[in-house]
Amino acid sequence: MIIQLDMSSTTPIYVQLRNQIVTGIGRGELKVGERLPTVRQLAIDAGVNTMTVNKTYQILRAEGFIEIDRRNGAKVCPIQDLSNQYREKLEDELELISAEARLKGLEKEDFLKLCEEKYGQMNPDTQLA
Amino acid sequence: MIIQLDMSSTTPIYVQLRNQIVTGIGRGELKVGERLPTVRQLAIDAGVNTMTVNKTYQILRAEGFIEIDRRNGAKVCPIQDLSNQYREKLEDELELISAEARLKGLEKEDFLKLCEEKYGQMNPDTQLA
Amino acid sequence: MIIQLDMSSTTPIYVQLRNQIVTGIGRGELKVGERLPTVRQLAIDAGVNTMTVNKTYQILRAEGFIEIDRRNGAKVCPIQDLSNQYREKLEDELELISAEARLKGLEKEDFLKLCEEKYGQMNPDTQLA
Amino acid sequence: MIIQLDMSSTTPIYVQLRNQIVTGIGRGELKVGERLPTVRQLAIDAGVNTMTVNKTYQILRAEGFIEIDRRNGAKVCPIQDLSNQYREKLEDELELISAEARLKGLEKEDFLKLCEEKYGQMNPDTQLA
DNA sequence: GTGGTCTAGACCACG
DNA sequence: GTGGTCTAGACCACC
Repeated sequence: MIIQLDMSSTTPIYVQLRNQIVTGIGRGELKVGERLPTVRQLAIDAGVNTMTVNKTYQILRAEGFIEIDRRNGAKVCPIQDLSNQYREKLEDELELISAEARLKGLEKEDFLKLCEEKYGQMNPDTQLA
Repeated sequence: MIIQLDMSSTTPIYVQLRNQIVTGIGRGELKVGERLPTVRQLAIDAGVNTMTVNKTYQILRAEGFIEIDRRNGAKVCPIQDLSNQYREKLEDELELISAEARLKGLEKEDFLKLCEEKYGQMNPDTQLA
Repeated sequence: MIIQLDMSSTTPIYVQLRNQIVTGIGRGELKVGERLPTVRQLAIDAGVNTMTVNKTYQILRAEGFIEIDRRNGAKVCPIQDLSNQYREKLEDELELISAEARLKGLEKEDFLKLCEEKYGQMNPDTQLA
Repeated sequence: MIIQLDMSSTTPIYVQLRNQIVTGIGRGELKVGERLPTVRQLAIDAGVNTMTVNKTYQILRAEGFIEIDRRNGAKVCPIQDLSNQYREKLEDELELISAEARLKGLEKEDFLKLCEEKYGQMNPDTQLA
């Protein structure tokens, strides 16, 4: 998995890291049960502070995407059950994105085609919990 | 249009404001050509500083969602042409959202149904440029 | 002479008006000695307040581009002698424009070609004082 | 780099700041990759509010003249590619300036000499992107 | 009356 | 320590 950070972005580095790891898992570049690099290693590879990576891992853990074991480091979790909290967040995001797409002139069928295309890039074989 | 702000969120108020106005326009609660509240009025209604509202309006203007006329205040713009820059942003967002949905156990069919439902809530009669 | 105003521009209307009239005189669309429309007429044509047009005319008069006679209205002045004040303003503007052009990757010869082209569009027969 | 502000000018301070920094970069007083003063420091030096400087930096960033890195503050960007938007802005400015120059009695030859002189003061060794 | 600008000072997020 | 955000209140430019 290659990490690409934009240091001059307004998006905080730990969020960029978190997003790329989530996308990587979704795509299947990181498989369920696979170990993530250690905080220190990823910090070196990505050229950032260990505190930043640590913050990213803590967030991923809180979100249920990874498990952290003091002895074995971090590893990818299986697919979780849909939580109400997540569902609400997703709906809010989709509503905003839909509004923007509509106002930017993207027709419904083109929008849905894009949604399907993007979801289709995800790994269908990701292991269940 | 009712504005609902979360003062304890890490999302800046001016972004929350921006998002709610975009959603409002998308839904058709604010029609094309309709005037937005004055900076001062919205500041009072939302309980925030005028500069915060001003920043929101400037962003909406830069994004092409509203026009600001020195004489009459701000009003909603017609639908714009799809820009490459926006398209890229949309694709990035959908990729991340898809990954999250996949990992949270949302099946493709359900995801697409939700996308369609959300886009369907947008106003289909929004005037074109 | 056709006046094109952008009401949603950040440039004040009276400045837009002033700039377009100066450009019009430069190009020869308005000849030396020719009468400008009355304040009232231009206000109607351009769809703006008479105060705005009045302000524009006062500025043009102060800059020496037009003369205002209470009985005959405003008319275009002949070419003026170079003032130090104007010279300084021009140099400042050109310095800034040159810096921007340089940093935007415009080569010296292309920049000068553009300068020549633009000056070349001006009317060479404009009457002297 | 010395900043010279005219507090009684109608040109907003943040624009004056922006213009002087652009000119400074063009002249080579600020080199590509060099760090700009921190927002706070420049605010103190120039005797203005930090928000004013912040606004200036945000504009310079949006225009592509500088990059802002959360870790290291702001630094000068390499030369960018010519955009159509900038090209149009430049042409408009040059047309107006040419008209003024013509009407103020500046002959073509003298005008072009001045353009060349000003562009010539820019740093020819500015690094490319 | 409208938006645009600015200040002084505060607090927070980030790394 | 850096930039980002926000406030409360003021003044100005514009129309």
